[in-house]
Amino acid sequence: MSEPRRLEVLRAIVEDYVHSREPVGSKALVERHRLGVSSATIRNDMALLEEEGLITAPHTSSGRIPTDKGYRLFVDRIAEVKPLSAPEKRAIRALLEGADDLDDVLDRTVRLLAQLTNQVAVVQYPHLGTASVRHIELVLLAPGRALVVLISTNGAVQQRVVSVPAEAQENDLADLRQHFLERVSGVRLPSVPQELGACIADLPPSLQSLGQAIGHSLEQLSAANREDRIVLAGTANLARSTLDFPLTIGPVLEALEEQVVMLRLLSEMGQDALGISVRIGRENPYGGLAEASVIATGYGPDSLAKVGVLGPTRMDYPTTMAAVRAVARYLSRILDES
Amino acid sequence: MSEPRRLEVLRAIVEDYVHSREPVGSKALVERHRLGVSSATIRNDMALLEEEGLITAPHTSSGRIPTDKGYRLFVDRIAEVKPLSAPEKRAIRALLEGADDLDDVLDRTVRLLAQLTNQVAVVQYPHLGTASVRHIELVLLAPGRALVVLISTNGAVQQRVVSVPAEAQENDLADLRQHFLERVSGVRLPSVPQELGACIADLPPSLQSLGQAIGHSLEQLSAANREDRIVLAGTANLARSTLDFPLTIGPVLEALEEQVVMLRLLSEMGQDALGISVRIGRENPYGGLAEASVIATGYGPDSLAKVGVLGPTRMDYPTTMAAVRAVARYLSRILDES
DNA sequence: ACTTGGCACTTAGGTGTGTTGAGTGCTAAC
DNA sequence: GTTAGCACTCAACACACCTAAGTGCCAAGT
Repeated sequence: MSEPRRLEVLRAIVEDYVHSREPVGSKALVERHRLGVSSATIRNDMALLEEEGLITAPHTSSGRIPTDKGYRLFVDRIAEVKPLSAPEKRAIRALLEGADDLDDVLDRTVRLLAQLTNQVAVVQYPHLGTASVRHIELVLLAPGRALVVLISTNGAVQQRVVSVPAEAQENDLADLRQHFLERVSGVRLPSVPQELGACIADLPPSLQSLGQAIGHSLEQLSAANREDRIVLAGTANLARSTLDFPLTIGPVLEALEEQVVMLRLLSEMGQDALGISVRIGRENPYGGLAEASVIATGYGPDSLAKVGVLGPTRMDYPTTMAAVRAVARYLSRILDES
Repeated sequence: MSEPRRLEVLRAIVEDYVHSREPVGSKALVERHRLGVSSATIRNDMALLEEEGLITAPHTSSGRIPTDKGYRLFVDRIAEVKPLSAPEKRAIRALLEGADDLDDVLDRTVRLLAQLTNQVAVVQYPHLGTASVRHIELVLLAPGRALVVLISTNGAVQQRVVSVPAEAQENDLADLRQHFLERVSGVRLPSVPQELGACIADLPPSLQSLGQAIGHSLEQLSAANREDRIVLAGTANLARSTLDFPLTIGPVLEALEEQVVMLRLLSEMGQDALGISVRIGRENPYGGLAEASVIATGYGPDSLAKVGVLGPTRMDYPTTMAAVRAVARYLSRILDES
């Protein structure tokens, strides 16, 4: 029972099943793949593979389909990531380079990835944790209402409208801005709250209550994890993928919509050697995704934020992984440039 | 063949069918509703209703189901919008009042509406067309790279990073800001480009090229229709609704994802007397929504932006319409306050 | 001029019975 | 360790049959 051939058989089963969506039998296998042996031999190998829990038969005497464990072995030891075709690469570049905004870049990225893989694509907003304060702007919108804007080094702009004492004037805000700016300019976002604490105490009494209000919202803005947001595309692909399994589409949609679930999922996904991380079927912590696989990888500085796709366990791992990796690379590059 | 009773029969059919999801027959009708007549009489009425195209039989000798036209008559002439229960109203208020950001308000709104109706909820960003310029901010991020921020009276903040001549200094930007601000402060957003045109010509030669770059991006920002975006929630409800019709979920998801389609749909929906507008089944211009209904209404100043829900034609129109109306009202109120 | 009971007719859907075909497991020979 | 052969299993399909729900229509009743 030669070990390499057994792996070869597993590969063949995975590939055929992904392609045909139907359990694959020994005879069909020897016909489609040039394994140099007869169907009986394959049957023996398949029995072994089944014993190891790598494949399973939906019912006695039908073809076999890979188990989660089988897919796992496939992606870990057998599959090779297929590079994308040149036209595909060109398309990615062209599309992403046309974007202007950070929002726009991310939006284009997910759409692209969804179309490329025919699956649901997900991208997480880049982390701000490593960014620092570039600028603060305070604007009096109306008596008692001010706009606080925080601009960070990575180009992200966050704003919030805040209630202030009615007697606050434009020049009070200007003073305050100057005061705060001297203290926190260049400070890493996570450290902003501590810096501000001392800073507010230094204020003259007349500015105390105004400073409290503004300072509080600045703290919120610097903590407001914009990275706690994800963008989706290609949910319609789910309908096609799960035509035969209409039962499971509901929970999957729920998971996708509950950003918390997706965020936890993405953040829990470590990175393997290649930088691409795969969760297959029940490896997913969330029950609704028991029949789904997630392929994700980091991007941007430190590869902290994630980009990836979600699809049925029965998916074309090699090309999907290639697409995710390629898109993540281009995305990182675009973000570096700006 | 008394006319009022026929309408009563139609109402009963619609209500039963929405409730049971199964074709409803004459006998079941007289049992569940206290119409004072026998099933044979109902059968005669049903034959009439069918002749008028208001109901139809899936196959010979089965119960009847309403047609699009039947639903249309139902919502136009029969149904009465049910007011929400007091606890529901309280929940809406509580949830919406906790929001801080415009984004946050809209996000909470769709989620709320989706949960309330058990359908897919949609909200369009409020129009900026009627807003005017409150403030302009220019920040030099790095040599050759500046951030342009445009703040409008309704509290919306838009920003963009733009390339500028490398020799531009902070104080150049400050001058420019002052110059532009004097000219366009208080100007309606759609008029900004014209004002800027003249304004740039006035600049001293040294600021010309910088002014061009900044002015151009300001024009873009003022034209960037943020209202061309929609927010979704509750797509998972689609899966439940269409359990029996798994065929049609794909096109619906596609439509939802193609913001262009949804935007056209929403903008084409006029307002009837009550301010709530309903599109039933094939009344929808987009083919993928042939078995879906959309209920929408305007909100905010001038009721230009839309909020609504999308579900199967077989939906509970009275309560859904009530929910949409209530949410739109609270939403308008919240936006007024800020 | 409606309404109603009665009756013949239609049909989706459930159930029972073969039949077929793909596929397996096992054994004995190579 | 491989292969041919063979008995066995079981989903899927087809066919026949029956039932329940529902209709359309007619003739009689109010």
